[in-house]
Amino acid sequence: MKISTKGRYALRTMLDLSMQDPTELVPLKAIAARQGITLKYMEQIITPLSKAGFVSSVRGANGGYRLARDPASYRVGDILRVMEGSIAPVACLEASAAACPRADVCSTIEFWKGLQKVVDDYVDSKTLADLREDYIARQSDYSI
Amino acid sequence: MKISTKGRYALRTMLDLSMQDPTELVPLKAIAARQGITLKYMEQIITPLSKAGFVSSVRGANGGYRLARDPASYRVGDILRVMEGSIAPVACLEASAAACPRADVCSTIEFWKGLQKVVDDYVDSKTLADLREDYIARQSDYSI
DNA sequence: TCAAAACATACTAAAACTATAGGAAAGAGG
DNA sequence: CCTCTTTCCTATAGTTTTAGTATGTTTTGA
Repeated sequence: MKISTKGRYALRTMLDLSMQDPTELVPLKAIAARQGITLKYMEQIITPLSKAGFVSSVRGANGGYRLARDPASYRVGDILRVMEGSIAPVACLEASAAACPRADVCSTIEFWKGLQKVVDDYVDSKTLADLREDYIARQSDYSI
Repeated sequence: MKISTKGRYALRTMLDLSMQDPTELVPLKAIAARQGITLKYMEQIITPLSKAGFVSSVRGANGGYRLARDPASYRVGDILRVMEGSIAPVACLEASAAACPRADVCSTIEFWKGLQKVVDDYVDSKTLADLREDYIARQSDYSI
């Protein structure tokens, strides 16, 4: 019942980008340094985010990444789903899953559907802007 | 973000037991047959449940297992925690986890704490008796 | 004494996870 | 044109987890 490092790092990456000037390109090297993740691994994290259109990229010298949209328009759930493939708690609830032959007699399917719903509702209720505000508020508390 | 087969099978096992006469001993072989799981794997499922005191066992011929308490007294969350070790969505929130050195500067910890809470609240709000009733109601619907 | 059943421990094949490695392509600046 | 930076692409590899199998030992009722 764990979120993988890909999902966790991707969220930190997106949040890092949301802290930067949205008009400037941020090289991956800078994010990697701030987040304490190797550049090579960061490249693997950002690739699905880029392919999903969550960040836009510019190649070459002075290139980098920036958020494609306003932070408030990203649901955390969508970021996690891009990285994790699915956040369903059991395989039979995945969109791609073949219909389970035991579905009619399965004693637990309704319980798992309920779990999936509370997870989905939570991760889709939070946006990148929400996390950004929470974080900024928390950081300023520390500096008092 | 998946529950392992151990967790899923354990829940089905407990639910299976809750359908039986609570005064009778149920041999594992019978549960295995009903649930479509091999006896040898079932033994691995029931061991942690037995060690946790969730089922009581009697050895030897005519032996078997039965629930140790009333179905309403089992929270599904407790069953899952016994099997999964922890259902925290990220390792740093586990009770056994060492304090993360990045905790003060971690931008996402509050988000993960919130996710853990909605999951815990859900799995602890459901009891074996709840699932049993839901299942019985659903089965009778099918037979109409 | 036999058969059924719990209990114990070891093993293993496959998959997933967590990276690392080596380069190719694009573009800015000199 | 050359070099440096940066994105982009693909492969590989060590470790851990998962999901089971296998082989027994111990207990107990009949």
